[in-house]
This record gives sequence, structure tokens and C-alpha cells, in this order.
Amino acid sequence: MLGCVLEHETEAGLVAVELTEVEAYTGATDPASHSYRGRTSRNAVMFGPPGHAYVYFTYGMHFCVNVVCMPEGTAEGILFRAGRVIAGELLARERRVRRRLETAAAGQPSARSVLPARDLARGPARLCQALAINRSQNGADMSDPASPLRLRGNESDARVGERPEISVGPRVGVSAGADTNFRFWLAGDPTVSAYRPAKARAGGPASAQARTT
DNA sequence: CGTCGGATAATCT
DNA sequence: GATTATCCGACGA
Repeated sequence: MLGCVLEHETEAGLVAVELTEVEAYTGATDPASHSYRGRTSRNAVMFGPPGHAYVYFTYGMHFCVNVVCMPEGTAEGILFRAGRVIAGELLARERRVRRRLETAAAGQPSARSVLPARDLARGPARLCQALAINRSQNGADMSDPASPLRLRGNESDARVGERPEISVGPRVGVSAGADTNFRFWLAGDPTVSAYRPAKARAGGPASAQARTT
């Protein structure tokens, strides 16, 4: 998927990103996968045909998008973690800034300067913000060129034909399966998100028992 | 620059 | 009731 283009056409216009960072989730064999414990209403799309979008809501405020990768019944997919905006940067910037203002609305106005271009889709939830991907895109067929949300190759990239250098490492923010190197990114690309380990449970496993109030 | 805590609600146990 | 495939601003170096 690295180097491929994900684009979303809405009434507001088109935004496209070249994927620079992805993660694999291998379902039944992967304790970090949402589909590890079988089918639920949330992950149902993962059990469907490949090429469709599995969009999920997390942390009470963020969306992330995967592409289903295996035949019906096998719930494996690729999470799109980051991309470089190659079309519709103004629209992407609008969406990202608007979200930022909404978040800060209750507090004091932020005196921060302009968002750097590399941060527009740097991270799975930011990528969904920039592309306006939400619950209503869950199940969309991204393999259909006529679909508003679609995947394609990147024929216009000057690097076509070259072999990109791909780095590999553990996935971000997962606790189970943290030792599996299922994260892949274009080496040295500035739009790749920063690695963060899963949030440690306060004080470690021992204090989890102590905290029984 | 790095590290930390709060926000915030669907989902699962 | 706990956890979460995250982001942002604050703070300290």
C-alpha cells in the first residue's frame, strides 16, 4: 500500500494523499486486531470482501480507516496511519484547522502559527480528518474507481520504478502484540507519525491489582 | 526537542 | 466499569 494514493471526493472538493505509513492487522492470529475475538457489529466489514473501508471510532473522538485485505470470512486489513497530501491541500488544511478550533473553543484562543504541511495527515485520525472520513464511509468500496472514496496507484510519482526504502517496526499504541513488527513506512519520510508505545497502565501490572476501589 | 495528562464515548467484558 | 489501532496543549530542558 505504501506509495498508493487514497482520495476522497466530496461536495467540498477532492483531497488525495500518498500513503507513507501503514500497519497490518491479521485478525484471528493477531491479539491486537479488532477482529481477533470474532465478528461484532463494529468489525463486521472486516469479515466482508476485500477493498472495502473499515472505519472505526476510538478514544471518544477519532476515526481511523483500514482497507480489508483478504477474501470474505478472513478478517485481515491494513490501517492507514499517515500520508502526504498531494491534492486539495487547502481543503485538507481547512478541515484540520476547523477541528482544532472546535477543540479549543472552550478554552483560550491558541496563538499557534500555521499548521505545517507535513502534519495534515500525519497520524491515522489526522488522515481521516484531512480526508473527511467518518462513520458514513464504513464499508465503502475503495477498489471502485467510481467510488467517492477510492484507492489507486501513483503513476504520476517521479519515483515510479524505483524501489522505495521501507522501514519496519512495532505498531503504535497497541499493548497486545506489541512485539510484532507489523508497521511499515517510507524511510525518512517527514509525514510518518511519531512512534509511541501503548499507554502504560498506571504503575504497571502490580498496581492494577492494588487499585480495587 | 521530549514527556505527560486530559478529553471523550463507543465498545467489550 | 475498564479499555482504547489518538491528538493536542502545557510544561521543562
